[in-house]
Amino acid sequence: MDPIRSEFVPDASLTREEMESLQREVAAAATWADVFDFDPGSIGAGGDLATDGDARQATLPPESPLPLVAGVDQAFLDDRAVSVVVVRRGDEIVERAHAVTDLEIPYIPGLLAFREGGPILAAFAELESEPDLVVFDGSGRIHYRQAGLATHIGVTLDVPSVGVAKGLLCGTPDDVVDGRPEGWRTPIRADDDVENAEPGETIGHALQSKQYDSRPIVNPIYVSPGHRVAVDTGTDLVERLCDGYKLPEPTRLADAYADEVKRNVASGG
DNA sequence: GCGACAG
DNA sequence: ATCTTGTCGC
Repeated sequence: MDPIRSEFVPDASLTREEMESLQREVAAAATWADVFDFDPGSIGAGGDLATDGDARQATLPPESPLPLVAGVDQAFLDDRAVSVVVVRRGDEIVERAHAVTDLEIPYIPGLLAFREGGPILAAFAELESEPDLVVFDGSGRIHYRQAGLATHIGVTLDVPSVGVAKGLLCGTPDDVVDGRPEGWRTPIRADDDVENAEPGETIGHALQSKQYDSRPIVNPIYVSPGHRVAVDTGTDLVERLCDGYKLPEPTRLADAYADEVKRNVASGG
């Protein structure tokens, strides 16, 4: 799978100003509404179709295959990035791709896509299948210019995408997020730190994807649209992909595969 | 000057 | 992100 929109490919040799300017163009090109073919109800739950009615199933195309959902993650080894993409159909892993790339710039909050975007696109270049949805490890719209990693790569590949971050980069939660029960969510709203959004606009959610009964010890995850997915839909999809764990299954699989490749690179080549 | 800051 | 053993019990 190769980049569709080459003009948006994150270039680590740009100046900081050029990077920020490109991010504004990426945000302007992004679509934050549902533009995808698959049935959201066919995501997660082990690939089972949702059955909360009964006359509805007959209207679904019987031959409609489950969507391809990809997880993306990276591991690091000195000045190299190990980037991986793991693609599933239901519970079955149908393809894995990886790339080992030299890192060109350090991590800078707000410019993550310029450090990790190139390596991630290198992994996608090795991928044969075309995912229906890609889950990224990082923010999408929850970003100073609404162009986080999930949005930037999603727009560059023109693929539906969502961002899942373990921490909040910017924006303001509607409610206190600590100690919430599993399944709870609250909007993340644009504040003065988000330069190209209406103040108060919902740009993502804090989602308590996992919690224990007696004592609250798990932090929420921060979900935001990347591209071609609406805010509510993105969080719904991610929630369905969290199969009893804090992180969605695609990212957990990608994380494990990245570690595996990293071990091999560290010892073998 | 101080604090905040995805991975 | 990464360096790391055991330990606790959700």
